[in-house]
Amino acid sequence: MKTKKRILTAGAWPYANNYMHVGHLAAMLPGDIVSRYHRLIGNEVIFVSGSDCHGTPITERAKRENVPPFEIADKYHKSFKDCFARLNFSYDYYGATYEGFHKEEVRRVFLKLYEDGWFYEQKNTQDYCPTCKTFLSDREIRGVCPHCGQISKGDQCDECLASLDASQLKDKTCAACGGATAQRENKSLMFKLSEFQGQLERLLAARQDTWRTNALNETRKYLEQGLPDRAVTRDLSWGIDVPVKGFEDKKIYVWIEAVLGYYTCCKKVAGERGAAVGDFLKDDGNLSTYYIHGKDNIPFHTVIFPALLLAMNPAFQLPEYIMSCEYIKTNNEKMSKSLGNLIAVPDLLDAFDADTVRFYAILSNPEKKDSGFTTAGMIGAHNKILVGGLGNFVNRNASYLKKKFGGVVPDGAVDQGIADATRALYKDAGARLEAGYTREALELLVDYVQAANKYYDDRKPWVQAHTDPAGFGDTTATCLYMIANMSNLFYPFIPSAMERLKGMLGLEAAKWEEARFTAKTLGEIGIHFNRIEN
RNA sequence: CGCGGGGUGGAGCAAUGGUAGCUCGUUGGGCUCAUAACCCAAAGGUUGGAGGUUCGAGUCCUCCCCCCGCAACCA
Repeated sequence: MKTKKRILTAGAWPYANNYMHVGHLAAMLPGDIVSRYHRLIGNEVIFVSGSDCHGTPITERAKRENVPPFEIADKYHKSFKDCFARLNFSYDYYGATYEGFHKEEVRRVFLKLYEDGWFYEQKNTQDYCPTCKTFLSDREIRGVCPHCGQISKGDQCDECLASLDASQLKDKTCAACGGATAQRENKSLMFKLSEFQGQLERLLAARQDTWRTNALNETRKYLEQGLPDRAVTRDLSWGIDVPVKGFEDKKIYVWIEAVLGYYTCCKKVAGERGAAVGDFLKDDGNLSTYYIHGKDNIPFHTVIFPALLLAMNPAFQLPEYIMSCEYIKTNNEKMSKSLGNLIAVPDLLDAFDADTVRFYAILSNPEKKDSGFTTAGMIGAHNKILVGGLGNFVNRNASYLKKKFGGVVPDGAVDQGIADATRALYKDAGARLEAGYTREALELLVDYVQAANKYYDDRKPWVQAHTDPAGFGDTTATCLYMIANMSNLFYPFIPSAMERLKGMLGLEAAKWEEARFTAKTLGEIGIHFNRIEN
């Protein structure tokens, strides 16, 4: 008997200052597929994510729109939540960093790390605006670019694109009020990241088979440079207050806080199930952890977060699977609002069925390299595979039985070769899913559907029905068997369509193991996927 | 020489150094159970360029050319 494993699927936290687009979707949807798969094979899953609601960009947008930052964060958080619900994400909890339990728990962890000596105070001089009475980050400063002489932001020059930091600018002014800046002494808390160099190098070595190539390379680069200590406090107005004496006016660096959301939400869900988070997350050989995000998030998940976990509790499992995707491109360009090629998920869901979107988002997922996502491509995949492949296979079988035999299923035996191939498919696709490669798994399933249609054509049941009743029975049994198994295999990818199919055919609840078709008669069979005309 | 990802039939992609394949599109055929759905076949490539290593290079080495990301709204 197989032992039940514990699974944490940790989806990236989208930043709540704009609507969700297909890039977010590409990065996060594989987390839902993996979670659903693990539930089907009987594991205990905690699947969490949430909205990243603090930080400068939200504050800036709030200022521009003349509303409190909370309003911005809350608006987009609600939009995210709505998208995930419409997309059928099976989160055990989807939170927001502004929620009380998260803030409280983060402060508790932060204070504990401080008391354990992982943070130290550092004094420095920083740009300060006397008018706005605040310290300024690089991007809040304007000044003369040393390369081209134009007025530039502090982080990168708009004119000559040189990468800068604010100390290189001359005649610095505050971006908000235009007044001259002053140098003032400031202090921050630094995290002793450098002390984890050795442990993180060992982690990297141990994860050669389970982290994506881009994560391995990116992490190696950081480790080869040598890890510096990192500031964990910021001079912002919108965020979680630093719980350390003398730092009450500062906020916790958003990346520290957001990444701890995996922990706070896991603790919340575990708690609701009557379990301790420490027991759930301990690396006892019975836990697997998956982290799902885009490649720009890699160092936060392979360096910062593991270091925090080590500082919190050395018994915790460090990230086991890093599912860091590449980017979605449109016409070989990065998607962006300004280029007008960004596809917003709410718009997509207004126009298309959630399963269609899910199916195409996985089939075109930038799993190993950049890929494209177009509505034309999505319509093509829907019509070709869901309508012409899967839906058609169900429909051609069912409608023939209904029309000629009143829906009565003839006696017959399932083809042995196909049964073997089906069992092998559960194994192979399961192995791909377990390793975090959802696109590869789905491609195997698509092949199965194509083979099923080919089998039907080769056997010609519409001829067999007249010339070879026994052969017709076998063909029908084999096809219905394949349909029953498709309804299991596709379940993690397109759950609502497969629920519908199971309902129509009286099939039992999805499991990740060979199913048999047992009904003696077919009920009313409707159309599963409608062709999208364009 | 900043870092990284790429350049393969019309489009999108695949190929541990060993006969360049797949999907879509195109053309022709088959079938008529099925939502102009399904099945088969053909056409279409000197694998960005130039050298080199090798019995053998899309794959390894050197040089060159081109596209994209690393900044913003972002995975």
